[in-house]
Amino acid sequence: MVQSVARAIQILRVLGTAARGAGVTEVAERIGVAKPTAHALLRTLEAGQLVAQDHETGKYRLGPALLELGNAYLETHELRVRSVAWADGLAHRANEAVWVGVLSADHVLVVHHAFRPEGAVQILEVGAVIPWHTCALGKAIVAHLPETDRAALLRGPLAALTGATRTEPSALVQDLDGVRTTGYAVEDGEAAIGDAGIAAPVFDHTGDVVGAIGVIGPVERLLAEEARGGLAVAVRETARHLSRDLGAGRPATRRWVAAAS
Amino acid sequence: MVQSVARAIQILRVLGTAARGAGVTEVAERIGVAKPTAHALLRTLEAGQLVAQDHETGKYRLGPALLELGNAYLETHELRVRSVAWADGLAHRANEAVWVGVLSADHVLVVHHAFRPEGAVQILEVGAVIPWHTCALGKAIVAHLPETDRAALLRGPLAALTGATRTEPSALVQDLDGVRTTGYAVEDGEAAIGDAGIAAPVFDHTGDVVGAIGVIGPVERLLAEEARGGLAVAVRETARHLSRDLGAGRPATRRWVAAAS
DNA sequence: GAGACCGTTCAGTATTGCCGAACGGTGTTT
DNA sequence: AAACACCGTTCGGCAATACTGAACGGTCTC
Repeated sequence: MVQSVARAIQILRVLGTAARGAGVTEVAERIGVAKPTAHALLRTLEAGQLVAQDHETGKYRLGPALLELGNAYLETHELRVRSVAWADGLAHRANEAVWVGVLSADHVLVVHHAFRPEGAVQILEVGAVIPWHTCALGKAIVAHLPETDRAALLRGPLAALTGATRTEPSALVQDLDGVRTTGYAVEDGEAAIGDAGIAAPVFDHTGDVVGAIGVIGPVERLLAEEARGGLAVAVRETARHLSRDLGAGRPATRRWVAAAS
Repeated sequence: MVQSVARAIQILRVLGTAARGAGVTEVAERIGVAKPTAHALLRTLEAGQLVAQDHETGKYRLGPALLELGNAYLETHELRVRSVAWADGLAHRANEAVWVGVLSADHVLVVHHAFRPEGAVQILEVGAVIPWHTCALGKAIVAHLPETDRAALLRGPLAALTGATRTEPSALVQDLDGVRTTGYAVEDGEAAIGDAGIAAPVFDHTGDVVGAIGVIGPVERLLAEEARGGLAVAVRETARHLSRDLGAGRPATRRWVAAAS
């Protein structure tokens, strides 16, 4: 592990959470290094356009190259590229907004967002992050993770975002069991009051779960008795088609293993 | 300058251009270091989720954290945040798609995209990059840069994307002079055949240009004799309003200057 | 089945990045 | 009005740290 690079990444994280930017002194304190060290790191990041210095206050903010790289990530992301067509189809079939997400550490990252066809003004949620245990996408993914990974996530901090957020590991274990038996995950106001979601996992040709796709919208529309069943079927079918598109079902190739010493 | 961090950034750039990912050996060759060096850097970046290793081929790709950071950049970007409302207004007034862009090195980065109201399927271009000399946004910005910066950009390589791309510095100087006299920049099929753009610069409260806003669409609609004048006025007015929103016109505060030894 | 290639590990060396102290400047307080 | 506190930046030296060459266990190709 390269120490200075790890510190540089910490700096990016700090600047990402500091809305109005941060100065050298503040950055140095937050990551626990001397001021000149933080300065040198910031200057290097600035040369690469990963951070930008406000030429008026002297403070540092995130830089434009991150947006470029984030876009490059999306364009080279197999799941995201393949999901675009399927997400649109699902959005029309369900008449709801559709999200495609992947797991990043302990939260879900939205990599594609198809708008609800009839919707009015909607804001694009690509790039948004949600704690895994508060959304249907996260539960769909985690339910199909290898057991050790799943256990680690269940052990981690489970913050409560609303009164309905399930923060008890035992409750979440039940949810995840349900996902594996029904083939889809449900969220009912656990991330934001009034919002619901229905999602199903997506697999690649090694059989591992790589993400999830699902619909999101108001509780009243998504979880109404007469709508819920149909939506679940539509979501599950789309996820299966998308998985096949990624090669799932083909004979699994042997997984690549690092050479051991 | 921290060497290892600079190399890590180079790695990100390499992975961003390698569509199918790249292996350790390839990365090491491209940035000119020994294989174990590249490996250590990649592992560190992987720990921070800036890169991800394909667990089947062993190759490395960009990671999800870049999308998160790119999103954080957008949300903390003053120009982008303020432009959202103005861009929508302009899109409706002009009935065309609207882009907001900033200059990043020698190309323009699209930080906001308001869809054309009547348009059908349109793909979101946020995060896209365009050589500055091939788009209206770029010309609008560069025309108002300090002379030394402008000269440096005119000296740089000016690639031809279409037969109409202006690659002669003298021709671009003329364009830039025109931008300063008319208050707006025009592009006519210089980035992609059939696409045109009209853009105007946006300033902050120090009087420096921070970006540009403009309309883009087919040549036939944008540059028709009867439409062009009205669009130019609408774009210029929107840019001025947006600039005032950012504080332009207020008494310029003294610019922040680094302490010299 | 032999060869080439790839990702990874290990240990040593000297390069390189880290830190304490100091500087010039700005904004604030007394 | 003047002194203070704070900030971003620079400098020089020490030693921690990151880089390199060689080697290892795999997989894929011929």
